[in-house]
Amino acid sequence: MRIVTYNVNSIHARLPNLLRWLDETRPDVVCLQELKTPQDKFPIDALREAGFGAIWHGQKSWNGVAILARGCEPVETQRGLPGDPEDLQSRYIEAEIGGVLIACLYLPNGNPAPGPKFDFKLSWFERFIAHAQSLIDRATPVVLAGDYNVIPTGKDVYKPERWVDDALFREETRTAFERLMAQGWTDALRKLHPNETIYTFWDYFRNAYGRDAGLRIDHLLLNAPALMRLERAAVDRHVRGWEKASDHAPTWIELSDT
DNA sequence: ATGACTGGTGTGACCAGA
Repeated sequence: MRIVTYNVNSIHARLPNLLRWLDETRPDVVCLQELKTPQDKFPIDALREAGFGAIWHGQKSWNGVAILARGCEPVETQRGLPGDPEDLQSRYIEAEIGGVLIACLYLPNGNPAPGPKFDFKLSWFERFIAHAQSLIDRATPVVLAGDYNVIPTGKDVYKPERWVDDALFREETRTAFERLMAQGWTDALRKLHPNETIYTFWDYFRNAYGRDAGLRIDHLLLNAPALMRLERAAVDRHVRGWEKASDHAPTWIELSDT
C-alpha cells in the first residue's frame, strides 16, 4: 500500500499535474494539503474519473486538506483538530482505509516569529500532540502524514544557519516535534534513509530547485504496527521540476500487505 | 536586510506561503 503526502498549493492550479502524477504512480492513498478552495469547488468529478474516492475539508482562499483512496471511499474518522472550538481553519482530516488509520495534517507555517502567528503554530502543535497521544497505542497501523512546516534537524535544510530564526526551524518548533516523536512515532523517510540528504520542498524564489536549496518539511510518522510493515520510502522529486509545479513534491511510503 | 516567485482575490501601497 503506497501512502503519499503532497502539498499541492491550490488544487485547481495543480489539477493537470496532479492527474498526470496519479496516473503515473497509481498511489493507494494520497493526503493533500493547501487545497485553497471552498468546500463546494473541490474537483471531485475529475478525481472520481481518475479512479479515486475522496473526503475533503475546504476553506476559501487558504488551507484545506483532503484524503484520496484509489478504488474505494475513505471512511472519515475526524474532521478538524479537536481542542479549540474557535479554530476554524481547515488543517486536519482523518480516515480509515484498508485497515490503516490515516491522518492528513497541515501544520501552520508560523512566520513571522516571534508573534501571534508563531503562537498559533505552537498552540496548534500542542493540540496535535494531544490528539496523536490518543492514536499511538493502537494495535493497528496509524500514519500521520502531512506538511508539518517543521525542519526536524540541520540535516534537513540546505543551509541551517540561515534558518535558525525561522518558524520552521526555531528551537520551540524542533522541541515540539521532538516531544511528538517521544510518544513513540517513527519518521519513515529518515528510518529508511538515515544519512541521505532528503528534501520535500524547494522555494519558488532564486531557482531553489535548480540549486537544490531545499527543506524536508513533509513527513510520514508511523506507530509500531505501521513500522512493522514499512518497506520503502521516497520523494517524487522530479514532479517539482514539471511546468506549473507546486513548491512541494509528493513524499511517500509503502507498507507491505497484511 | 531585502526581494525574488506563485496563487487567491478581485483591481489593493492587497495577503499568504516557507
